[in-house]
Amino acid sequence: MATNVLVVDDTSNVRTMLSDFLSSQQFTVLTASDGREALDIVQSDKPDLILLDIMMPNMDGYQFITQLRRSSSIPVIMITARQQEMDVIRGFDLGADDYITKPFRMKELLVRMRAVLRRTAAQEQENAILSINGISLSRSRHEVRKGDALIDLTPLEFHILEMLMLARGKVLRRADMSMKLMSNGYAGSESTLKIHIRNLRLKLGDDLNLPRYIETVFGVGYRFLEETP
Amino acid sequence: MATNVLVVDDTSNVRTMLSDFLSSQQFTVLTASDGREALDIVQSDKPDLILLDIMMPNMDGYQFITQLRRSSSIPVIMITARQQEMDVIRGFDLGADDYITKPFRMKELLVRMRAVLRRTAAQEQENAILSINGISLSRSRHEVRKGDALIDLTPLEFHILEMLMLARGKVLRRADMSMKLMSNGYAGSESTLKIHIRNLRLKLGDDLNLPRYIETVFGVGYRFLEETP
DNA sequence: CCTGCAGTTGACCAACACATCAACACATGT
DNA sequence: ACATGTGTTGATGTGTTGGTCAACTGCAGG
Repeated sequence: MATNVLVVDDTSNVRTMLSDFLSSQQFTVLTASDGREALDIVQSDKPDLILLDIMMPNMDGYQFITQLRRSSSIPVIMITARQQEMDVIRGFDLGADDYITKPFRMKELLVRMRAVLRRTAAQEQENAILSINGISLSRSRHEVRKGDALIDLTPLEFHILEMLMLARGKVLRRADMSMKLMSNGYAGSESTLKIHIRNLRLKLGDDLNLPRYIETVFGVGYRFLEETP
Repeated sequence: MATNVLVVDDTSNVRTMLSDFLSSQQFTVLTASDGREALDIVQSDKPDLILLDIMMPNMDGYQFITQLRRSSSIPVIMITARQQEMDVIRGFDLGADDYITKPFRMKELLVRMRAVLRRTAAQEQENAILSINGISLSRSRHEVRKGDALIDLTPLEFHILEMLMLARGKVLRRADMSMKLMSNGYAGSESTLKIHIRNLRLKLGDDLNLPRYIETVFGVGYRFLEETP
């Protein structure tokens, strides 16, 4: 399947130029002229990569990245003018993956896009199927198994388990988990979290006093166990 | 402490130019004129970042990265001529972190160096494990081990031990520790501190008269020992 | 319309961590 | 030896945290 690229720039000249070139390179191109529009497109089309002009009216590039990163880890390459170069650091802080200065050679853009896509693809590959301690979670099939037996989870339960397993034995603080759930459209209050952890333990067949999967770390949060002692 | 940068290039002109510039930017600079020499320096000096010219006699940049990655994850920024640009992909495959094409602006080099250092620093932070004298404390896992054995600590005990280990052998005044605990929501009176220090010593299996871990500095406070005398 | 499920919430209880005190033992520096 | 700082101990009270439950909402399918 073709790679989807979202081009975000306020000048239509740049949009069409990039669009033409990238199309000729077998990319599927979407365009947006400001941050708000871009966020909508991200929601509906889930592009694989975003090319983002930092200087924009309405919502500028920094605000856009901040918003984007609340709910998505789609890679971003910033496009900047030369005098802004030092501001790029701020973009990196907010979660951009690379940058390129105008005017740039198309060859260089391509190389950087491929490098970024390679990096994130490698990451996704790594986490396509999380299998820890007898529990396996397939992200693409949205499916959880204990050994061979299929375990039926609600969307929220799945989401929480995914967070825990992605962390691979690291402790997740309750507050962080709440934040993440909220950014995904759930209420995410701590009492809600408690209930769903309980349901997960029930469905996974876990024992509170001697947990094999989800362990409580008092005063901190939860962790998915990697080893059974 | 200053950041160590290793510059690998076969032309002495480039080496001195980069060296001068980076020194002026508060980096400590090491140089090598070919891959073999560079590997030796990596061994002995463990630089924080490597600037690598791809075109070199003897051992070229690709071979160098391949060798390097067998034993180290030090970040690498490749330096290439424009015609080689497409080959950069190969460099990324072998484990390089970024690249820049000659001729480049010093500003851009700086930005990319900072970005790469930031990325790897973030990673290290994530897996930060304080390991001193047989005791290892993992912040992300919220876990303390003595050798392999897991040691169960309460949140406050964990916090105090973290403070001591972060200080790495420096003495912490009782008053300072109290302050810090208070700012973190604990009562933190000095008499309470004593109790928790005692509990820590118990759990770590420490001997008061011949402490291996937490030493009392009379009239001042406590220190975590780095070596056992 | 009813049913059932997902998500949410607040109340309740149990387990736990923390603070504090008192009384004494011990160690340290002058 | 003395004064003072530090460690040990147990008992006790308190506040916090986490688990459980039951009840409510909102929504989708039959």
